[in-house]
Amino acid sequence: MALQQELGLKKQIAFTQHEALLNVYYTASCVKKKADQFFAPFGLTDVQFNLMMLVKYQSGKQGGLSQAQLSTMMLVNRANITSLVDRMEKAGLVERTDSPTDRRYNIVKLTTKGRKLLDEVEPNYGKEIRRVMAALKDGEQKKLIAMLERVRANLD
Amino acid sequence: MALQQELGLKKQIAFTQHEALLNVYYTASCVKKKADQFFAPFGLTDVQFNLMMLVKYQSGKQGGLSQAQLSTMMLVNRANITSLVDRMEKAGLVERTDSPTDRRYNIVKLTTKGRKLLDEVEPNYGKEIRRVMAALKDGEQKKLIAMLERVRANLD
DNA sequence: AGCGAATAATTTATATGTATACAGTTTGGA
DNA sequence: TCCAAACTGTATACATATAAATTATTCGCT
Repeated sequence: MALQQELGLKKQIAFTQHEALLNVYYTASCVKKKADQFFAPFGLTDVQFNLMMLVKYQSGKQGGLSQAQLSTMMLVNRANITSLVDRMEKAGLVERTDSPTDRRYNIVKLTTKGRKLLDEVEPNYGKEIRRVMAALKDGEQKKLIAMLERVRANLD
Repeated sequence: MALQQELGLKKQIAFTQHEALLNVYYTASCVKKKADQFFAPFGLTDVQFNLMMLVKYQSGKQGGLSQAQLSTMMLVNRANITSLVDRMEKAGLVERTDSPTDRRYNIVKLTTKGRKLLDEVEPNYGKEIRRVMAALKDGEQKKLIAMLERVRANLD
């Protein structure tokens, strides 16, 4: 449905450029809302799941990632990772380990509990992503990716 | 740039559906960051600007919008509008007015100060939107909108 | 070798999002 | 007429985002 109807706007959005940008913005907002509903039964948020996926698939030899690495990969302020990892550590999903070579940073790793939970959630997540994105043909998805990359490149 | 490079991921994103969805998500995040930087010199946030634009362009006969209407148009929980309007009222940008017909709701209106600030910011905003979205041809923008509408429709 | 710059994590203050519960007001149906 | 249901705004608890300042550590250059 068009944004105008979806948001109950009485007047049209003035120009196409704006409508396109708002569509990106509001689609992401809807996706986030959907994701939070999806993860809630597992006691997770989308951000926490994302962090666990990164630790599982992007870790180097050390078997984990530093908080700075995580903040880069999550496009999030470094300060924010502290409290995120705090909460997840309290929930027993991850643990902070001292780096053997550099005392400035921690290595964040999955606990057994975290790994188990992730193994449970991940297949369902994959299935749901495929279901939602079946709205677009494979070629369209690639086109979408390319267009969004061009928009991002033009931001600065 | 591809998401993988942009986020410094060591391994590829496993399937195209996921990459496409993440692109929507991260592009929105970049747009928000850019918007916040854009609005900061005016003492505004993107959300506050958005609220003022809605009050300016979507108001009915009463010359303002209720908080419930705003929450629908901003895809935001009703509870959240309370503190948003609190802050903006404190900053002198909007005011709450009693509805003459229904004592349950307020009418949120722009103050003279709010209107003046909006008139100053709005042209620059329009110019910046057009600059960023020049990354896409007009037909591409329409295609992007249509694709995102289909993804949203498939969310529930 | 030592000093200044860079880096990592944390703390604090603030803005914004969620869900839930509640109180006051209005409305619609028995 | 009157009561239950719906709606509006608010309060609370929490998760997550920003920016800026602080501390500890390491790195790079002279």
